[in-house]
Amino acid sequence: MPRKVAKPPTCAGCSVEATLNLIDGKWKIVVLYKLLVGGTLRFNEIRRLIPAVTQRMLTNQLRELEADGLVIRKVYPVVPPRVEYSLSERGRSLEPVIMALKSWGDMNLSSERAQAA
Amino acid sequence: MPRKVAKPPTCAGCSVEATLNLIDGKWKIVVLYKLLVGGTLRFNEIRRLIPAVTQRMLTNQLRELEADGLVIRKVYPVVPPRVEYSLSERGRSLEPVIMALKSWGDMNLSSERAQAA
DNA sequence: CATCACAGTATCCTTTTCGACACTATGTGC
DNA sequence: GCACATAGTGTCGAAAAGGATACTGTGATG
Repeated sequence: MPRKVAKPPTCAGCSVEATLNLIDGKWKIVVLYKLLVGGTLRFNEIRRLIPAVTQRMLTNQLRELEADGLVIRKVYPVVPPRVEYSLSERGRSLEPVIMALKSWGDMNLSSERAQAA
Repeated sequence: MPRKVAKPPTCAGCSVEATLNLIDGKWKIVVLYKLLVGGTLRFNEIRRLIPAVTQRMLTNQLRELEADGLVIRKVYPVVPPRVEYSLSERGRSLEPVIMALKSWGDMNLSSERAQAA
């Protein structure tokens, strides 16, 4: 939700919430995850890795991630434009979070229907 | 986002995304966090712990968490109604995720302005 | 000459989310 | 008799998120 810097924190669960806010938006963690395992990727590479995302959304999410200092955007001024995205230090520091998310999902979502449906 | 069971997964970063979907909605993790550290809580106790949440929202989030099998809702049929919420097994299994979120937040959000603003 | 890929913009429109506010029923305290 | 607390529900409406589609400019390719 926070477009820019965002929101006097609700300060209640606070750091938890604030962290979540950084990675909200339907595609952010997926993008971060892809960059985490895939290293440096070009715009269309990410697009192909996440077929369901639209260009507009991907652009959006990448811009927000960049603004939050989580990914680095490197533009090569060549003629078929070439733009590479990679995780920043800060982005890479999210690895435990992303991985915790992923392993929980791996363990719990296969049996999701059995438990929650 | 998923009200009920939700969404043929985008299956791209998949388990990561799906997990995130379970705890989206502005207040879910805060609630989970409060229940994690606070144990069993009554409706209005949670409300007081998270002053910014409205009743409607809190009710909503609790209902979704219950539907997802993450919290347990126990109603005592006494006359000033008494309803207690606590984490289920499944909910408690999210602890590493919530804690990863929290510790990242604690480490990174104090210096946020310095890095991202 | 027409088309493709690249990395986007721009515009429009629908859906979802969320907050504000009012309302419920009941037992207790004043 | 009145308000209060409990744990909600219901309705309304604004704002945000997100999807669909069309468009840009350039160089290489056919």
